[in-house]
Amino acid sequence: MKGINLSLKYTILVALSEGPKTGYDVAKLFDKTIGFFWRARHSQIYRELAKLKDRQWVTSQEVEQSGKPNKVVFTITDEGREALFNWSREPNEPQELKDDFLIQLYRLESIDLEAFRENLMLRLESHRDRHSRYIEKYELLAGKDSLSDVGQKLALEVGIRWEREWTDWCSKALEQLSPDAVAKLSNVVPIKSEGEKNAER
Amino acid sequence: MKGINLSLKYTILVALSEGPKTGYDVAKLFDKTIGFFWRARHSQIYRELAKLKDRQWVTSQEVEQSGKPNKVVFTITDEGREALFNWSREPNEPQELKDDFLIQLYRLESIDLEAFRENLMLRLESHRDRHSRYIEKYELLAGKDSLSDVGQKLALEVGIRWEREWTDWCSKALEQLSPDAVAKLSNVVPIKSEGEKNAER
DNA sequence: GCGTTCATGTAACCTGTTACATGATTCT
DNA sequence: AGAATCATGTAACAGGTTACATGAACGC
Repeated sequence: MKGINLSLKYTILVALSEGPKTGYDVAKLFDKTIGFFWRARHSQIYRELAKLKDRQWVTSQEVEQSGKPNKVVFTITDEGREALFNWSREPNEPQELKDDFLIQLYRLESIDLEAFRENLMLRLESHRDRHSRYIEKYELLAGKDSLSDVGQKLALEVGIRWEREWTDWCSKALEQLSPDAVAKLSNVVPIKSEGEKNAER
Repeated sequence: MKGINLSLKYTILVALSEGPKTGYDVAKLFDKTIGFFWRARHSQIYRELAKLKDRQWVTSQEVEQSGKPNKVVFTITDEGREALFNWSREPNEPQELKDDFLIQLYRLESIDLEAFRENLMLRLESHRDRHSRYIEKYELLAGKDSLSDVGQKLALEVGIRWEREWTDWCSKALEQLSPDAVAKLSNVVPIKSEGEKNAER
């Protein structure tokens, strides 16, 4: 709790603020709506739920079931709600734009340009797919306008914009880094392995 | 090395592929160009450089200096270059859109809406600032067109698009979540702390 | 018979942050 | 006199991934 935000902790609390859930339910939620923005494995979720319980932000009750394994249902406490509320009052920092592409672009001379182009094509497809999945989700909320419906639509819009921009960008990058385009660039001495001294220009 | 990509390891190798550097130099690079996309503290960089040395992807030489502490210069090896090249051949997954806003939007009923609006205003300013910083950097590269110049411009463009979209989105969210707009939404019973039963509308 | 869904957990490991620790030189 | 820059590291902790481990019910 030293650092300000970043938190699976609060993400789980948000999920529980909707209603009591098992670790398994939370994991499923992460595979759906929330998971568009944040994924977590069940191993992490169970560990985190245990910590939330230590802090008394949630309570748990074991529920016996027939024909299925017993389950442990977690419920947010008043302290938990308060913690969640306080968290939302803190200023939040935008995320870093961490992407392997951006690092590779820093020195295209040192990487496999042909593979880079192939990866661009793969990513173009994947961003297109994600774009349509966001749009579909968005359309399911059409006409619904409770406060959290409006919120969820706004969240999905971030995803839609993000995927749209990546899609456009991938196309543009593919053009600019096509073999033809690259051949026309001004050449610079590539730093190769030792023993090669090539003075160019 | 089990998981496919994600890596400070390779980011440092990219930095060293440009030329030999000390840990301090790498840290400075992270505070400038590369740092637009990925930050790392010196503590992490030194630890990672030690690991790279263990793997023999880099070598180090201590350089004595007068008037300054001695420094340790790291140089990428042929194995290191090969590892970097192989990394660039692997398919890369897009990053998650992890942002506190997106989690809070999932259940606006459970958070402090007034604080949320204030945070939106802060973020609007910060995205505007970042946007202009990316543009400035971009303009510094005008006219330069070696392969990595083109690459760096493409990378900056991702940043420019990202910040532009966030800026637009924050303005839009501020409108949609203004007190007036929220008052017009269909009301849903907010889940409050126990003991409060408020039938509203 | 095989895969999926339900259901919960542990252990080892890697990544990333904060704080601690030191110390000389140069600029204001 | 005090701050910034150069320079390198360690330790503790938090966050996240992968793999291991178990086991019943249900549909194909």
